[in-house]
Amino acid sequence: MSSKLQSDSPRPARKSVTSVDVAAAAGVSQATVGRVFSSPEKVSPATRDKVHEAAAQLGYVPNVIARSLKSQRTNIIGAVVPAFGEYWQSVLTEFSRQLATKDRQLLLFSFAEPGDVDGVLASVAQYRLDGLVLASATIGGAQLIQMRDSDRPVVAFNHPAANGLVPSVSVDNEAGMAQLAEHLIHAGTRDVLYVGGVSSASTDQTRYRGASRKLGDHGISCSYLEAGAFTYEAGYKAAQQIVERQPLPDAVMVSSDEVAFGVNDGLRAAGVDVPADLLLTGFDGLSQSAWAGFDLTTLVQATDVLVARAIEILLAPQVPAADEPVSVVVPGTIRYGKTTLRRHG
Amino acid sequence: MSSKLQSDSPRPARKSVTSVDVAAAAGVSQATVGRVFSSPEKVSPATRDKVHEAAAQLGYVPNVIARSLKSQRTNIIGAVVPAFGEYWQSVLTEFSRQLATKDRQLLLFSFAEPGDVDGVLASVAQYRLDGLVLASATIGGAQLIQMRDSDRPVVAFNHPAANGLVPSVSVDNEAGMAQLAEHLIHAGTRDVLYVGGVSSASTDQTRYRGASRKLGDHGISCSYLEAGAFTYEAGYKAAQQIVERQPLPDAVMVSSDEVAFGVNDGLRAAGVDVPADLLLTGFDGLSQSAWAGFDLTTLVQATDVLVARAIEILLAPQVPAADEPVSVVVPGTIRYGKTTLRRHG
DNA sequence: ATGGTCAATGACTACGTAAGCATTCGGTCC
DNA sequence: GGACCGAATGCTTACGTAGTCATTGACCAT
Repeated sequence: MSSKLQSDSPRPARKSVTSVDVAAAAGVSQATVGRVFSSPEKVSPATRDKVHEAAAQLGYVPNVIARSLKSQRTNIIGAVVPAFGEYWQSVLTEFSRQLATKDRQLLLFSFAEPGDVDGVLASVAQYRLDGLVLASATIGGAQLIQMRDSDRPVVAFNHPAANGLVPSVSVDNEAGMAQLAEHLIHAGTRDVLYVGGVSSASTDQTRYRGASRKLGDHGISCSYLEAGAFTYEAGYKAAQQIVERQPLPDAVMVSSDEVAFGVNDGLRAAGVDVPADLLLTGFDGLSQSAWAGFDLTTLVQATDVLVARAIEILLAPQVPAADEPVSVVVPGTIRYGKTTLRRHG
Repeated sequence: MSSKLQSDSPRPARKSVTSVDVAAAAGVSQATVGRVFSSPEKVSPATRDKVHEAAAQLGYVPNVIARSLKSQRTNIIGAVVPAFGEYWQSVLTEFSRQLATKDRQLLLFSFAEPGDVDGVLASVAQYRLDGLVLASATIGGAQLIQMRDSDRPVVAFNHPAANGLVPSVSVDNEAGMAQLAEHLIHAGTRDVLYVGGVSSASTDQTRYRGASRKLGDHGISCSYLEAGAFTYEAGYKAAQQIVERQPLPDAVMVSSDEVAFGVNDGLRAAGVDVPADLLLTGFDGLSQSAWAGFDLTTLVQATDVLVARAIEILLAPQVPAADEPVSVVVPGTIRYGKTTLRRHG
């Protein structure tokens, strides 16, 4: 109805404006345009303004891809993270937040099955990332070594088995669980059941060791029950196995908050009252553990600190291959909730 | 002690192996090496093997950066997402999972404050992404238009205000909340209070409209209370305002599950029993809503479907600027929990 | 005046790949 | 047997930027 020619009206010649175009428009060289955007102090104010004006006019945006190719840095950090789990989601969010303040972006590589890790790592290698976070207790030693040898900064996040192989950052899993055990001991516990997520995960093993050692020092036994996954549902089912045990343990220590939520609800559904019938502890300090419905006693990881340390390692001016990789261990702190509140004595 | 020369021992000449190196080693041209990795069917099997062998020998990995520069495609999808919120975390996870199956990666741009969005979008523009997901109800119209004009596929995720401006995918917020309202009406509710998160968010407005219209059709009023944020804590505090109201409403409809969790616990803490004293509904269908502790009646978004549709739009062969941008609306389904289980009635 | 110094800028090239075009060669068809 | 064809491969260039080096010119001290 309205127009018969639609050649030059709405399409602003989308041909990706380059620094060369801006240079031409501003009457300077491409090199100068480049300098304006990467090291402005080397350009005279007058020229700088000219270039900025021309750039704005043309809608120029520096091309990060080309920059990366030339400079060999991408400003992108990769993260290999399990696709599921409240804990990993919170860690991821924290990484993203902190990296954003440092003008870095986060490229996400998630995997659903431990078996997928190999494929993911292969795909990771193609990106020339400035650094890589390996956040999963199920990444194997061989894979870790392969990554370490990739000459790119790598950090293992909360993966105890990585200590000594790769720079790593983790909460003090063993001491943390020992702290919780001590708390239970003071509460008069004589009989503890430990509910693990996946027994092959190195975090699971380390945490169990922390509990069983401390308890053992006080002559308290601590048997192990595997939930099968680090999920609410697995915890819920584990609770059903727990109630079948006679007598009930005094206390149940769970290897992660998410599983503990399930155990909590499962016990309640089976008519077991927490904390009257037995005490319950978690681990991680998820924000949900503080919710009134749970109010779980748990070991709070200082996720912000852990993440900050991990980022430090990644962005550090690359130590010249110290013989022993850095291994940062951050202590956790107990949050006391009502699930270990012994009312009578 | 041991060595006086450390020139050529542990350092395997990390100089980033290129397709040229592989070509030399395999006795073919660089072009052939490139073909082996991008369109193998154009290379004879014999040559292919030779190249693969040489590549393995040298540890060659194609450089995605360079590939992107040349081909103008990055295989990376960007996602602009709020840094906080259970719902967004779950959406993010789903995107990452589905993109991984299509050999795409997810580059995360999170922002803590709505005011940060501008900065984030500027940074987004530098990356030549294959597509962009705008997942936040707080992104303004001007910003949306700016993104649409960037000639890159864009999709607004669950952002009702984006309809007509940008291709968008969302759950049927209005109808969904209306469904829940209808459920409450059948349960005999006569007096409803609606608890919103942030009244300026377009999802919040649309959902409230769904509730108030449907209720209004039945002559039921529905006042609005703003929690102030889409968080558990905000919901918990809102609950305290609710209990001050006399008389208590029959039912409380909350604009999101996470807020509803807070309302639920806040009410309980104040001695109000759900569902005996009042009914409670949420929205989103977070996995936690099904947890036994909450068992919340809510509208479950088919996140997997929503995400799949969004990805379809992004990866589609780019429609030639249809006059009206696509706008996919996916219906939700109610999950009936105990929070609307009227016992005496 | 003259040499020297320094700030500002320009010319040029490399980063590693993919795509277009050119070339080779074994085989086929009439 | 010669023209033709298609598969396989090589040559060349472009993608957009940043760093190296060279050039210019202004300014100052001798």
